[in-house]
Amino acid sequence: MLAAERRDHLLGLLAREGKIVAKEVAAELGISEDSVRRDLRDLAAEGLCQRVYGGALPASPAVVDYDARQALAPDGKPKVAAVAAALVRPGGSVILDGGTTALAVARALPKDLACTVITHSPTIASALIDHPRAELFLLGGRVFKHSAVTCGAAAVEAAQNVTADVCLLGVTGVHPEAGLTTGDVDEAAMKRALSARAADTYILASYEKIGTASPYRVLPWEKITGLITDADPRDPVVEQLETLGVQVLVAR
Amino acid sequence: MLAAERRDHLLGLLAREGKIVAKEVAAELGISEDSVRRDLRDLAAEGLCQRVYGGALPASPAVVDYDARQALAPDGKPKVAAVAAALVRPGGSVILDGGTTALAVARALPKDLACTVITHSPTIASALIDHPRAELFLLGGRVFKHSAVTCGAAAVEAAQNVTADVCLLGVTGVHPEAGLTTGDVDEAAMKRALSARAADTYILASYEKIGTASPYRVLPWEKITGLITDADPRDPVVEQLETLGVQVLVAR
DNA sequence: CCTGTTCTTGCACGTTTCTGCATGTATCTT
DNA sequence: AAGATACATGCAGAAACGTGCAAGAACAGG
Repeated sequence: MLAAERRDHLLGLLAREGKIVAKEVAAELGISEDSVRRDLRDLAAEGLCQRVYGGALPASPAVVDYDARQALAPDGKPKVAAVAAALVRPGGSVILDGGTTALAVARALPKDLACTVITHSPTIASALIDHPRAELFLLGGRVFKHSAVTCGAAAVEAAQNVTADVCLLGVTGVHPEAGLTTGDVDEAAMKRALSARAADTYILASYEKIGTASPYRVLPWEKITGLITDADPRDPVVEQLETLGVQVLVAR
Repeated sequence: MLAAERRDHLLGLLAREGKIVAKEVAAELGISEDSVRRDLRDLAAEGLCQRVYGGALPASPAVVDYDARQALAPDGKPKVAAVAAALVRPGGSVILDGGTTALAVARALPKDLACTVITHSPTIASALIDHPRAELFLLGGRVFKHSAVTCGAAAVEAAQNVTADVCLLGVTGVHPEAGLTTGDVDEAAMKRALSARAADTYILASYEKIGTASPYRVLPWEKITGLITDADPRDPVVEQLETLGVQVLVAR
């Protein structure tokens, strides 16, 4: 393995999983921990990661990615995204919603994963252009500027022609009584249409969404397979959801 | 083994496997490591690969494509784009093709212009998200990665449902005899479908496209309204096009 | 066909870089 | 506070590197 290749591997790992544990990587690649530590030190010197005891974390969003700064949960989203990305099997298909969390999922997909990604977000489509083995299908329609996705009748109609193994939906509110909610009525309808085209539907909800509600209902609890979140599993809202029969995947 | 042949082999290897280990290639081809290293050094000097200790890695595609394309038309595209953008009237509608020139047109549209933009490029859709008064319609379909646009049957079908005042098409070749050409057969069909949905069709062609031809015919001259280029108006190819009845808009 | 030139290639040599280990220090956990 | 773990540093062997050089091939001109 080339030294530079190893370095790329580390950066990829950092982007996909949001963290690096020196010991694990050393064992995985069959090299000494010293080399890993040296690489991390160099990467940190270039501002490409943040060195911490035991490994490394992504460099502060302000430095590395301006867009990521707008994220409400600076390190929750990559974790949620990593868990969600793991639900996409090689050769499988996924319907990917729009939004920053879904974008994180797109970035967390391994570069060489062979899969089919169906999305109504031009942003996500752009982000996946450089995944050579990913088949990409974009659902057309009127672009709803607030969240940069296609919505409306044409988009819903386009969604009727696709099918996938799993649907990953972002929402703005996750509340035991209000259910899964979002801020726009057309967007809610679009999410319902997407969910209906997949065998399983998982909700992506970083911790700050838990316990909040937005105006428009997306789906009732029965229609979803699970919830992926980085909230504390002992959070009262999360426990309440589990009593409702919602499968909760906790990202750590 | 010829030197040029060896060079091609290296580039192929780089594309297929994502890396080159000098020692391995030398053993495989039965030549000295020195020769491999020399080749890699030359390739790196041309920006075709990134030299690293032990071998080489692909030059980042973003760097290669972006630089290569920018190198082709250092400042012609913005000029062409400005002329093209002026064809979009307030309240009017435009079908915008994909590609770097069309992207330049999107960027050249005034921020507060009220118009309808129909496109099959997620990149262009993303670029227009921040135009508050522009209605944006995205044509869905299978994403053709090479040029980052939707193509194929679904995309052509989606195009049947829209109409616009003007269609702005990019091509890779503009030749008096070969006509307007591009490098992919599906892309050519998509461009035809787009052109058919607009009252007027203009071709965007920075000067380096003039006089060249690609494998697939897009449209015959009769179907287009005009050609927008930054080539010299006294260029023999341009003059020949004018005798064919093509309206040439020269960007200065 | 011969000859001089240019280019390529492999080898030798000294230099640089990488890597794992050993050592002593810092930091975390219990 | 003590043990465990992670860390930085120095060191030595190994590997990769660049450069100069000479042998050989390809080529142009006479």
